[in-house]
Amino acid sequence: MLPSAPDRSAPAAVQKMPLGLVWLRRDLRLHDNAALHTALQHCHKVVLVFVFDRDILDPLLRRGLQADRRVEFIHAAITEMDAALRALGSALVVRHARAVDAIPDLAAELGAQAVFCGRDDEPAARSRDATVEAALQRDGRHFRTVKEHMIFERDEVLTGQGTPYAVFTPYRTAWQARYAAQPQLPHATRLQAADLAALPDSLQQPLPGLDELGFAPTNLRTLKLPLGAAGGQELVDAFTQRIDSYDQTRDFPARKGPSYLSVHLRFGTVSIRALVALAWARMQAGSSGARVWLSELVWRDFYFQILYHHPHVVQGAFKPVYDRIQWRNDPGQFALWCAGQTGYPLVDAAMRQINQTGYMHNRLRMVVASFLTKDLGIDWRWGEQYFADHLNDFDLAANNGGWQWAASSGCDAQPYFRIFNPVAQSEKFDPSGEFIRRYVPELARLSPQDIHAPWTASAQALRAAGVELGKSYPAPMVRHDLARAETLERYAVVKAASEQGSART
DNA sequence: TGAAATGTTGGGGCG
DNA sequence: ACGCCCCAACATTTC
Repeated sequence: MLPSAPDRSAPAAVQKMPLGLVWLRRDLRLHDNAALHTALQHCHKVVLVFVFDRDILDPLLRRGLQADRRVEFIHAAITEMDAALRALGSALVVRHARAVDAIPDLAAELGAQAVFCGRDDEPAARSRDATVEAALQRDGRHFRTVKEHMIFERDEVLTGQGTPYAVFTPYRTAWQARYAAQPQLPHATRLQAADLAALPDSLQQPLPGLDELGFAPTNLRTLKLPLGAAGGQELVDAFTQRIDSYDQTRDFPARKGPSYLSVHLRFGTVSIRALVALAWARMQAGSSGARVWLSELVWRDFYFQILYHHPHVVQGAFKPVYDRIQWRNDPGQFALWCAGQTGYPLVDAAMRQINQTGYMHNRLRMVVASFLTKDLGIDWRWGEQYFADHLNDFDLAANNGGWQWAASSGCDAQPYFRIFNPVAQSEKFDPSGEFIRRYVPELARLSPQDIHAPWTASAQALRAAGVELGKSYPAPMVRHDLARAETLERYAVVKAASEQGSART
């Protein structure tokens, strides 16, 4: 029997297994890697494997999405890890196959007694892992998942009644209390050559290229996004210089306020434990920027545990009454939103940012989500899917939570009558129009007064700026005041149902 | 992590 | 001087 938390340097009372397989998924780094750390506690030697899972990638290819920045990001990260392992005399084993087949097969081929990996609570991942576990157990091998990419998961933060939180603020209070008592510190494990099993020649293959995986190159490299764990550390170092002013700068998309670490958190090229430790220490020192940024990291855990406890949010509204809403769902309007051709400059700038870079500023995610659901009356799931396909940092739990928040259908969502005014948001958060000019160059010569709502500019100002509404830039596709009124009517079914509900009780 | 509608107040123009 | 009106400016309510 395995002790629950043996120290690697503790007296060797533990019977270690000869060989463990470490299956990397969304923890693409060698330092502070919980699965690797745990494997080394229980095994004399380890082998590390990454699978380009056909169950994930083939559907992308079938849908024509062969240029995917995330596949390229992953490829860069594992290339970096492979180089580090080769420097230690080994290599990363990489498979392009169905993970449910590849992992049990590889464990058998190597004769590994156990497979270790970071826990993933997305429904599809749980189902995949259950299949892998069953196959391994048939062969008499162990399968062990460990908490990896969260600080507190599942039932680790509960209310006094023992139920999961559904409101963020009390959740955060409880989360912080638990962290103060039990800080989840980085693992100090350093992988050494002696930890790595010798690989048979058949497994020392060079990494497959992107093209061999069926994917086309993207513009990822030209974006100068720092890649891999080294790139993640570079961003952490840079953000450490800005974190104290995060609360002052984060809402302005033209400014370098955010950490830009979301994609690195998605793929584990940075450690959440290290980031929280950084934020916590700075918060203790009185940094309001660090306090607000820590909140964002807590949101991440919050939505992970919402998905774990309420997996139905993947299909429908967290609050089922919101599934009664009759959406307009006009495909032509959806296409204009996707293309950044709505005629609302800030919305269009934001959509062009995601299309060109795979990133969108968080404030703008709220703006475009509000516009899609509450100005166009389009089902939030259409927007959720578009983000899933295009965001480098796409994460099911956070993306679903964010969209349901915007659509007002989620736990702790904004009330349904809270409707962003896309012009007011623009004037407030991009006052000079600097961000708009960056992504909507056809409006670049408009003044800060005119750029947020070009249709209100004088004919002379438009002519002077070289803007011809309806030609060089679209007229607004809907009138916000009318759309707002329609949305209040559309959401009235929710109000009626909840009033009926409260009347009954 | 709103915005619009409605209500209130107070200063200034003006007869 | 005074009352009246207008309307910012701010506060409150409503969606």
